[in-house]
Amino acid sequence: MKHVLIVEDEKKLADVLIAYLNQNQFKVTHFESGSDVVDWVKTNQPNIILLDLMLPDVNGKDLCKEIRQFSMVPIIMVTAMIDEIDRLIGLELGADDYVCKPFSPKEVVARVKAVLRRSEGGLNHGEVYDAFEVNDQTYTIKLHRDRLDLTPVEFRLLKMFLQSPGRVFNRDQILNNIFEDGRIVLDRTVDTHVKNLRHKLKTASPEHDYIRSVYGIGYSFEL
Amino acid sequence: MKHVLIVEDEKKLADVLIAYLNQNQFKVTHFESGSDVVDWVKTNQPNIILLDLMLPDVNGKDLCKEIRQFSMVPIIMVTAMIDEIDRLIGLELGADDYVCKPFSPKEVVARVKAVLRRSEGGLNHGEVYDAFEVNDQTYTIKLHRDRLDLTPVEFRLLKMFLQSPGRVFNRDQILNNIFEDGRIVLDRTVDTHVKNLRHKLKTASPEHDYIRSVYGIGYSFEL
DNA sequence: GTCCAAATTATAAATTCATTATTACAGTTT
DNA sequence: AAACTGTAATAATGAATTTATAATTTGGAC
Repeated sequence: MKHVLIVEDEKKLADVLIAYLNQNQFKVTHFESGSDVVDWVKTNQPNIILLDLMLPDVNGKDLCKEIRQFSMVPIIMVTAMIDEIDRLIGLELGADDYVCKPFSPKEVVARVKAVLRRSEGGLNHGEVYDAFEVNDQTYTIKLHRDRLDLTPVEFRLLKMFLQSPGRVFNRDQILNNIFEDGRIVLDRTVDTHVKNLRHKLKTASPEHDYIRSVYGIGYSFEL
Repeated sequence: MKHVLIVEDEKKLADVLIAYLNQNQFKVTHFESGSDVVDWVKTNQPNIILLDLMLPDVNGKDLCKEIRQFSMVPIIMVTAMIDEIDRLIGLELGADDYVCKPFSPKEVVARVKAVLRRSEGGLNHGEVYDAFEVNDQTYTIKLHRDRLDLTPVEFRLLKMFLQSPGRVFNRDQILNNIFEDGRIVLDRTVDTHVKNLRHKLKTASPEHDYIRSVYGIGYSFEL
């Protein structure tokens, strides 16, 4: 569960935010002033900080800078009606985003999620289907974390299967899916590629029989 | 020199931005529609993208998502007077910031700089990737503290690989990355440079096989 | 149900085709 | 001159397809 630290002196505002964040499965800690924040962050390491620029005791910008001295934790600035320059300075300080008051709590929650997603670098280079993981960037497919060593044709074949598990493809459909250009090859070619793919799948996962032959029609992939 | 891609159909607006960015030492490429953007980004890898949400042909949001499938390149959404929901969706899509029209070019330049600083400030302090250390000042790369004696082409090639370990580049992409100018050379040239680089890497670290040939596609670098 | 023939699929080996590695050399640049 | 880059030619490797043969499935006849 992600942990959000809110540093905000307006109690009402903070309470609304806390309610919304809690409803979105965030754990929230709230400070009404900035004095103890640095120490707390050092020991508790929240996943993200919502930081009000206008605090009673310390200056929000300085606090942001100070936190940046020792942590890359994402920080979203919360601030009342600032002019353009201030916005930019906020970002120059090393903040990751900002929201202006008045804001809707929904907006803030969305920003928090967006910044978290960004900072986690959770980049989806492909898709996950059950135990399979297709990565177009690296041209690899993993089965249970092990990389299958596939040829280009096998890669495209398996990817096609994974995208439509359970569907029965006839050989023409398979060939059309695998070759962008409309080259013509024999049906037996499909059999051979299926055989080779089966072999590689079996060595990676001996107990499982993924590719089903459908007599008179073609093949289907059963996850 | 940082390379900015602008995807914007209002030509006047784009021209102003281009002028400002050029004045700030940015290299700029401009697309007036979204249709060819994805392919271009794949081969040219800009440092940041300014993306208009309202394009004549494709939907800006979809384009953003599509780019996020294969690249972490920072994206700033540019958009006319959107309501709150649209903003949020923009960020949920994986965009890094947004600006609303009408905007001042100065603001945009500042945002670009801020986002670039942010996205670079992340993990790789300076330019250390695993056992490799890239120094742009001296045009050298160290492996395990030993300086590799690389030619300019080899330097850019290795740097490109290091910036996207695991990613499979085809030969066009490699050539576009290595030569800023659009000169055209043969695919076989890539093979030769890869061979030479492999040799130098091997003499520096005999046990390790860094560059993987991906049959039918190209090469990738495995740290 | 069992048996058989026809149709279909599986497999392995052989062949063709495509891609990559390597070498040598020529044109440039420094 | 020495180093770098690009090209061309050739060798080596790897993949795709075809071919040939064996194994399996199916449906009908008994």
